[in-house]
Amino acid sequence: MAAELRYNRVFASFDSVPIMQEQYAPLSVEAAAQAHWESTRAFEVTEDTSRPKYYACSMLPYPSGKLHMGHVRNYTINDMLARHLRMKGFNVLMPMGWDAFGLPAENAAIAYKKSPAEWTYANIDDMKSQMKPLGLAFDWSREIATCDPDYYKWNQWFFLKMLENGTAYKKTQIVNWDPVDQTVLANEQVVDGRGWRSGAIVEKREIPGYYFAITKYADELLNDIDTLEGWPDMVRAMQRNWIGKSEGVRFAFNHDIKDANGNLVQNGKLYVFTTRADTIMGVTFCAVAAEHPLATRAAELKPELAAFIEECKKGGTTEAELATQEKVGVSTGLFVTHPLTGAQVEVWIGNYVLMGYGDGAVMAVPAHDERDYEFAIKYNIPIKYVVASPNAAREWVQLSNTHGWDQPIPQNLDAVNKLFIAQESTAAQSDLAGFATAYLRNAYTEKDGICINSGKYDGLSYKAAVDAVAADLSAKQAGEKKTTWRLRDWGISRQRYWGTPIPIIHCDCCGDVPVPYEQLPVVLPTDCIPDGSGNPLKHREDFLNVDCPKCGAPAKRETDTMDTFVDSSWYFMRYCDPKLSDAMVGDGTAYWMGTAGETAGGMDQYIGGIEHAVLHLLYARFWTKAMRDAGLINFGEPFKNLFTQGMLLRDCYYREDASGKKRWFYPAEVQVQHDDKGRPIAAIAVEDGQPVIMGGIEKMSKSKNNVVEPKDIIEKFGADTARLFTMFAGPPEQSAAWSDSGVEGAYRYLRRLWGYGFKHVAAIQSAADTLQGLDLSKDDKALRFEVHNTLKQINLDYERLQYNTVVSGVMKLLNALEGYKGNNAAVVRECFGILLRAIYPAAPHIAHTLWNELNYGGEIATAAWPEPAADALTQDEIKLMVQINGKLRGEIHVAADASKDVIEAAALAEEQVQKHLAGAAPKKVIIVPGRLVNIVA
RNA sequence: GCCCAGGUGGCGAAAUGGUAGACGCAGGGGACUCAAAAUCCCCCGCCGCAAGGUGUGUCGGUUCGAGUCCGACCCUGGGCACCA
Repeated sequence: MAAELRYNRVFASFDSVPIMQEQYAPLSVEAAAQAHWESTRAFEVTEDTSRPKYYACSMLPYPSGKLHMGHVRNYTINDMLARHLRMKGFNVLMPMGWDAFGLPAENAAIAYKKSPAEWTYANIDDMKSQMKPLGLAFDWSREIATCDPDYYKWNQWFFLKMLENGTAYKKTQIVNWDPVDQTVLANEQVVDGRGWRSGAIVEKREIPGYYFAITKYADELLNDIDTLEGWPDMVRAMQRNWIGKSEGVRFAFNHDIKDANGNLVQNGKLYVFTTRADTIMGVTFCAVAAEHPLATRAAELKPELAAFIEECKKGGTTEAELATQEKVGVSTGLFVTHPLTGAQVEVWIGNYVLMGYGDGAVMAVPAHDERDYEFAIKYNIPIKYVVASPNAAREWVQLSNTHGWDQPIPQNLDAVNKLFIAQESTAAQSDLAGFATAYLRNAYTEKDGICINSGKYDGLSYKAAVDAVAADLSAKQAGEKKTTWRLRDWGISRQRYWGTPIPIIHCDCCGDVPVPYEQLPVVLPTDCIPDGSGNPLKHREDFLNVDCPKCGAPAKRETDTMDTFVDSSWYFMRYCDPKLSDAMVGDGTAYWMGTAGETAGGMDQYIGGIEHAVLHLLYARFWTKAMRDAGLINFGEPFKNLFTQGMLLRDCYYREDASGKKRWFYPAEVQVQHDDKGRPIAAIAVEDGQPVIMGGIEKMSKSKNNVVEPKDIIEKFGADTARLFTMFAGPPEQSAAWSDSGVEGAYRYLRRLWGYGFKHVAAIQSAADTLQGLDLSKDDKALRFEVHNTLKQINLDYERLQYNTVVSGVMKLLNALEGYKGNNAAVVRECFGILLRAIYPAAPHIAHTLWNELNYGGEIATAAWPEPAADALTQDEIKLMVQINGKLRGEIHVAADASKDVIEAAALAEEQVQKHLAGAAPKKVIIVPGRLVNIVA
């Protein structure tokens, strides 16, 4: 609030301050520029088919009320992109909105006794007022808040559409239930098995809920990842892993194991899933999860197993401890029948088999699976090699020919031993031992081998063997090919108040009845104040009670609300049609995201954090495909290009007391001591001079007292400095460290820029706008070459979103201008004009103001983007580096159009070259045009 | 364990197979000032008095030439994970 007040004061008085004064006054400069943009509605855009469109959007923030320095960095990336492309002639949409539903508002309600609606809207106002002084070129006329009924109406509408076509459905789900607070908990609200608020032990409850059948789209979601060439490889890989397609064979081992009642356990079939059906002849045991019915039965028969089973269940299901956890197991003493060989196969209980995946049982082939191998070695279970690597096969043929072994490759070390004893020559024995060491002492898990020791499958490759085995199992009705997915359907019911109401009415006669479309939206009452005792909608009679749309009898509304990931799955389309009242999306979405013209459809550039690499981005992709299939849009992927920006970090310092509790110091409370090389070696607290621990560079967080408030930076240095620093701090896709002196450096640069403009105001204002007919001096040409050459690099860096080097580039431009020895005002005018436009996307306020004050004419916001001029880049004389054998030895200056012979002669005549060659004749001379000469001696 | 990034001065970093360290920060020296701040100028990878040598995680390779390409390895960060 204080920032806003101060801001308004400056804003109100800006026109009484002379703008072009000697001192750079960022606050008045920025307030005036922002007022100008606001009054001219400079950033509001419409669908304009006369220009190419570009849709650039940042992931919408949660309105916590606190604007972060990280936000500043993220949105500045977006802003630089948008402002640059506007000047390049694009019609650019850059919107902003609020991810306004969700749990934090309910927690705040409990803490402050305020309704989530009041809290949320106040936060939105607050955050927006903190964002405005940054001068981001958002089209605020398209702002949306997901808690607005005009928005979530369409969540409900599309939910009903999906219900109609079967993409949404209802089933029971298992949830975390807090018996004290009588409420459902999200996973992150469960701490060590207890409710975060009540501390009560959390129970698992089965309750009904709605699901989206994202798995119907699993194949398409997976395959289309290949088309997302504008996405980081890492994100694409994470999505592939998450979807987790696994093609294999599911089949059964028959058995006659009966339960306590004398019924066959699972009808006498132990089902397993395998991606390596080609190794089925190498099965030497089966392993089942501790929770598997066969394990349960075994424990009844052999009570001593129960302890082990309990031990397995206790072990964590995730986390690093499992990585080091040893594979352990016990034999059940039970046997099942191999479906192809008829052999009896022993069943073990293994801690590495998960009940939650597949059938909770695996066929174990130690020779070709790492985990099975480790397990078999530990428990002395037989190992049988049934796949030979190409190397093994080749080598075996070779050795067999040499030593006359008329045998297939041994299936294990026992077989090798037998053959070893039969050998007469020590050479043969040694070769045999070598072969065993190379190929039979590890699991061979590659799929590039051929089957051996496998009867009729011998000689088949992976794919052929899998097909053959699947066919045989199928013929015996024992199994078939199957594809399994890690991806599960998306459960969207939340037993929460602050979300989109699920538009369903429960009638005693008619069951679950969808709310008729014409009754949408089902409006969420905004005056509830959750108290932690469950969903307050359950007590809102005016919300609950409704007549059944089918039979008219009294009925009850569904009180569950939708997952907030629903809100964020399509908001970016709503920005395109923000005011549309009779449809979810329309012409705006078709224009900004559609497949008009040559493009494939989707937003042109999406910008956000890597933390959303999987869920949000996958849900949005799914939702887009569902909307396409409902005929609402004509594209199947929402985001053509994805940019994941890095976090902003800062040093942190702490001290630990005796109980291990950390006290975090603000960086301002700490003095860092450096060694004579400038390396930080220790830190002390200012208050007592005693040492504190340097906690390294961490994500800015309130708990670590290392947060920087944008408001403070803006008040002290202005938004342009904040923007410039966050861009300069490092590559935008990587995390960057906050540096107080770095910020001052950025501020220093802007002051110099301003000072240069002030010093040359008269000259530039009155200088000619063209260099035509002017006789340029050597200094003029040198400056122009430097400026246009740097501009070339800057333009490339803009294209690849490498904004940190864009800032380096504009710094170089000012260095060049300040070093200019000539006195040609027209050249200065040209070069400074390039600088202003090049820096405008990063520091728009100062660039806008100087552009106006120096009479460049028109709006810098819509000025043409500068391109390097060919005449400025042509030089009379060029410098070439001279190398001998790749080592730098000297340099020569030659005419720009010098022939190869001239260059070679000049290079060989160079003093240092003469010295190093010492009269020897060069073997070869390589000339890289415009770069260097390399003499091979 | 698997996947993906990354490893370059005191620090943040730059380098489109072609002058490694641009640009900035910190540091040192100087100018201006009564002084300070601000500003400006100069120096600044390492070893060496110098000539010169050496240097982009390690080892090899390709190339006239490698921070950049290839192979193996080490380390750091992130993600996924007993996924059969």
